[in-house]
Amino acid sequence: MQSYGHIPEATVARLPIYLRALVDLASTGASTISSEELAELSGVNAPKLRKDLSYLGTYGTRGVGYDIDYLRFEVSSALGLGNTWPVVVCGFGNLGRALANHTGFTQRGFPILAAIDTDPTKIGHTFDGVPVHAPGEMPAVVTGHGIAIGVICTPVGASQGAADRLVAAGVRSILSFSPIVLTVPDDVDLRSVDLSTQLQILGFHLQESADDE
Amino acid sequence: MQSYGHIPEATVARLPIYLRALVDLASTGASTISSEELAELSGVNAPKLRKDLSYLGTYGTRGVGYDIDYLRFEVSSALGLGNTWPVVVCGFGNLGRALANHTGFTQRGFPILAAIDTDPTKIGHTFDGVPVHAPGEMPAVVTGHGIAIGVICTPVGASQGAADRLVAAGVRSILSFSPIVLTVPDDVDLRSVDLSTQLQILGFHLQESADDE
DNA sequence: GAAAGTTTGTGAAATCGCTCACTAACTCCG
DNA sequence: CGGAGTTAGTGAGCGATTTCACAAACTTTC
Repeated sequence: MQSYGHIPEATVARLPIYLRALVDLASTGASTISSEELAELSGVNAPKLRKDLSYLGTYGTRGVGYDIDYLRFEVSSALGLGNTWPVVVCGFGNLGRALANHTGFTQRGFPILAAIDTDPTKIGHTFDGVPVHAPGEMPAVVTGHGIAIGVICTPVGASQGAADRLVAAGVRSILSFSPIVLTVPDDVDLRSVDLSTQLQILGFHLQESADDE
Repeated sequence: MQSYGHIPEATVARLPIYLRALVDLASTGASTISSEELAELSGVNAPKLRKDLSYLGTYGTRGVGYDIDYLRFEVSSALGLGNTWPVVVCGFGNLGRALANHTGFTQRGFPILAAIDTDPTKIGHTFDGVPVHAPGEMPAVVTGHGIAIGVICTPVGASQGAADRLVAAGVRSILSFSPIVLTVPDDVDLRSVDLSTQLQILGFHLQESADDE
């Protein structure tokens, strides 16, 4: 397999954006694209795009641009797509079900194969094709489905417990929607998305502009 | 009102985390806390916490630490909480309803006062206390409720249209859950949270560690 | 009241990420 | 085939962010 030198985190975070633009472009039938145009579609400037892609390798042709299919394949490979990483959702409330309903995850190699919830009326049933298990079944679920990623959508009070059970069952990649800071071992890759934090950042800027008047 | 010098964006993004830790601490009855402990609770190191807080002012006492209630008030003020910023949700599917159900937003000063959806069976009805309107009513909804923030939860194909309608109606702060790059005027503050991007970043690191073996 | 211990605030250095200008390499046209 | 035009790759400079060490200011102890 192709091996990359160190790719900056900031670049990694933008690769999915480039990839989506490339997939859209491929469906229009275009065959090549310049860094200028791809940058425009991705909401970044052209030198940044070129620098980002240069971390992956030399895939463009000067005077021409990038071959869309080729670049798509390379970005996709860099991101490790083509692999499939099964996902378990912890907490099958509104948000958990919204994720399960979202077909895009499976398409991108992140099938949601199981859910964990404490609600006895849900356990043992299947919603949107996702079977719901009790928290105690976590180890069996992880082993049985080869789960690589856990997503935490529980109420805030249950989120640390869910993280602990994921870690104990061997999951090393966690995406949390909990608003609290979760404690996990160093070798666990934890990403956190807090929706009210995002609103509060918008609120900060709103206040700033209000102060200027 | 207190006016701050320029606060770095990276610091602003962490203030909500500190605030939540402070609110939790206050409910335990503690009165002061050291930067070391607050940093631990917030998942950052102590010097970074102190530097962040120093942008807001000098609120600690050397040899003692920070007064929890006082610091909470100051961080809250810096973030512009105490103000209320009404929110409209565009697209009232699974994700939109998950947000509407989430009581934490109203508590933090971001009440969801209205939703916009194209589904005729939803328009005119109220779900979880949120009335659903047709897209054409956007200007009246924004003006009538004094909407400050729009949240986009529509299917991907409708997200740019929703952004355009928000902007046309005068909304200048947008939080998007759409996976595509939205185009808005420069004076609009747009934050974007793409859930599958987060999974793809986890996937990248999973592949990296798999390659090492 | 002085010395020892604790903890904040902050300048300086190091790191990281972004921008820009320019070279290298390709295509197109006559 | 040569010159004009286009576009990727990249080193150097710049700005933002993080880290670190230490002085300043407080409390506690004797």
